[in-house]
Amino acid sequence: DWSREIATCDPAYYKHQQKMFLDFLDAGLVVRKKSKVNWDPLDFTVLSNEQVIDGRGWRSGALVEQRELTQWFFKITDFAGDLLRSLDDLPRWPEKVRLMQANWIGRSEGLALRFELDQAPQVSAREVEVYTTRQDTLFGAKFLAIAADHPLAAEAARSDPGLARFIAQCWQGGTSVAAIETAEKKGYDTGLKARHPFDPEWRLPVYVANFVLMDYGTGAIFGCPAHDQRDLDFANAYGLGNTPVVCPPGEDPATFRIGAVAYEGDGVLINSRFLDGMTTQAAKEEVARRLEAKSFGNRPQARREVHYRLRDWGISRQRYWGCPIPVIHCEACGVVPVLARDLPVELPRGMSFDEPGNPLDRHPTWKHVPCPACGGQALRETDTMDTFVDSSWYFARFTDPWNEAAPTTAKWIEKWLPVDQYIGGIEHAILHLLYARFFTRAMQATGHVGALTEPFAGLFTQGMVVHETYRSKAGEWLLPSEIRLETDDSGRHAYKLDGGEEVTIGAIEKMSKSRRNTVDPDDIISAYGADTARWFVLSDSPPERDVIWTEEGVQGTAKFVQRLWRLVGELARLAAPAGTLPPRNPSPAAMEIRRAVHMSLIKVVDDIERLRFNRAVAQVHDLANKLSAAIGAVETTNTGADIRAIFREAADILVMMISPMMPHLAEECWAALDHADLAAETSWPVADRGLVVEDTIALPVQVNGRKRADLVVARDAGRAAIEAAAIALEPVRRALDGRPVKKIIIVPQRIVNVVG
RNA sequence: GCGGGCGUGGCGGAACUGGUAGACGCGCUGGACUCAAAAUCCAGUUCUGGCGACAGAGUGCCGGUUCGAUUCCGGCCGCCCGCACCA
Repeated sequence: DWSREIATCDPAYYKHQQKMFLDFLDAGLVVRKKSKVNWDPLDFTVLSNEQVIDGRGWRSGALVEQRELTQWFFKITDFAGDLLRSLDDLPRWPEKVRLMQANWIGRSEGLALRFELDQAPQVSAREVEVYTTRQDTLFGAKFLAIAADHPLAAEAARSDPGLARFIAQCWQGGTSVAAIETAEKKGYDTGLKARHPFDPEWRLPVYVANFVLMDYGTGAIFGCPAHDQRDLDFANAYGLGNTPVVCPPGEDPATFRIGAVAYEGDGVLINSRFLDGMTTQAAKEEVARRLEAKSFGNRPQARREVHYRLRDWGISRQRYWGCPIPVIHCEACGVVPVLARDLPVELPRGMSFDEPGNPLDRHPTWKHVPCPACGGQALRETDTMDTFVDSSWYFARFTDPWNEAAPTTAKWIEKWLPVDQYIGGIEHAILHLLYARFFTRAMQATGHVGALTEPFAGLFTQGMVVHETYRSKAGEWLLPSEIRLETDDSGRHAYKLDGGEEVTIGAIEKMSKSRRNTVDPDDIISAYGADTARWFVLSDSPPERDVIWTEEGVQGTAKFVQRLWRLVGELARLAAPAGTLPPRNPSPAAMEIRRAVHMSLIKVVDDIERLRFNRAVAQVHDLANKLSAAIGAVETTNTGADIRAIFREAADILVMMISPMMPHLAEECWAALDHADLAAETSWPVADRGLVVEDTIALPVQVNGRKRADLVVARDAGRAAIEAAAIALEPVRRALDGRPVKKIIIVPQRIVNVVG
């Protein structure tokens, strides 16, 4: 894995990465801010979301604490709009990945709207700002809700112990699986009242609610129960009622009611004073226009805003393995960048990892350094960078890895990038691929990559090798090497090698240590060789799909490898010497072989170029079958010299075709064919397209869309001739069963359909 | 819940832009070779009926468009993936 490789082995790489970080810092693309993290109080470490959610001992939540930590962030949100728009410029990326990124960036257009608060002794705030995309439903509003960690909630909680308890509850439950799954809407009435922007007499209660997120929008919403399911659940729980203000098409406004299900679609406005009769779109526009024009506290009461779901990229890690963040904290000067001549900041050696917490922070001397600005006592930053940073620009570094002076060289970036064809797993669809796209833009902004914005022009997401699982009666997982497979009338069965107990064959899953469904690559290579393993993986499934590793399948491939080797041996025996050119005027039999060879070559090239390796493999199988048959025919009829020349060409092309996928076998075969050089050094054979055009073609003939016969005609046969020949065919006459022919459809070179 | 994808023999999978459904492989069946087995080679292998020529059905289900649909359209059913209280 690239990030691991780079992270652990190359301080030279880190020197440039640190330079890049400082350039980003200069350009305002790095911020340091407080963020809430999941903290393990026993280990003094930050837990990733997966560790909290997917339950590797942390599911209970008891060991998880929420903490506020000052962390470093890359301002990926600065590029949110561009990262989204530019997805359209990536036609050679899978639609799926582009969609996933678009959803992840999550653009929404709405209104930031300020509600005036009635004066209340417990809070100083005079207003609450909410964010909404449904300003058209403003007359259906029943309440305001703010996040538990909204500043207003904190202020109100000071004089309200009940609220303080509720907020604490929200904090606790926030990350546990149960809270997310049950998703019960809970709230606490602060007692505060907000004024409706279009009616100063209309008061709305202000709740603190567990379903409002501080880090989206403004951390506050107005609730319209009739047209938002969450708001409706909440309103129903607290008896706040609902007023429908959007009437769906086909509904009668007089009788339209909302029960347990909110109507979230478009329609015509009702119960909404000056908006009545407008469409959803028009009403949104009208409300935005009016509130932009309306002044509240010397500012417009609302402004249109585009929001993104994408958050800034938190790169701080409290771990040893990673690129140190090259800054120094000085009490007098603040955050000071490490001087260029002091780069790279290297990790200290001789660490011990047996104590909890951040090893760099614990190190006795490493972090104590003089301030580069004032020379006073200062502290090194002890956070290291997320290893995704390493993988976000390695492709740029790879274009000139020997440049000591700078991370990149413009000339080489221009020559090599963007990457023509990037290949990786779908698991990188969002994080790695989005980070790399951001990084390229940030590198562009800091002058490291010229005009380059997109790192990868083509993307292909390949599948994984998966394997079925085996489990004994006692429930223990067994390695594939610990079992024996048998097939009988009742299907496939697995037995434990040790003792013979029958074991259950379970689901086919991604290979993992916990399921023990792994196959050791060394075992594969020693049993079958790398070429066999590679050929099997390529042959069995299209590359974007998972391939199921089976012993039977690999054995089948191993047989084919042997067969190919024997076939090449026989061809070598029958073939003319290396370098012999194909004959000018071969016999029809020889010509047929030659045509098959060139046809295969055309197909294999096409398949490889389109990454359809399983089809390329099938083509090679097909050609091997044809050549075997041809050898058989020659042995019996003992045909002459032109065949020998044809076999020479056929053998050479066959071996070249397998060489990308089985390079070792290909070289052995190449040598067996008396070549002095290497197949790898030989230029790829060029197919003669003229050869594959035949004088006669076989046209399938259908009657009423069902195939009844084949018609062999001259390639350039005329319409009338084909028609006459088609209806003269015995099977066609039989299928017509005496009915007259109404029409004959002829698709040239393709098919004939007789309608009767 | 929202978004996306996929359903083809016993299995993995082919079928280019609507034109021969099941290429190729695995497995299985039969045969040859062998004292025997393995390996190898040959033949067969969607289903149903028939000794057979052949006939009928068939790409998750129902319907539509078309001379012709695995492919396009509408509605169901099932599976998989991503996101998930995003206002």
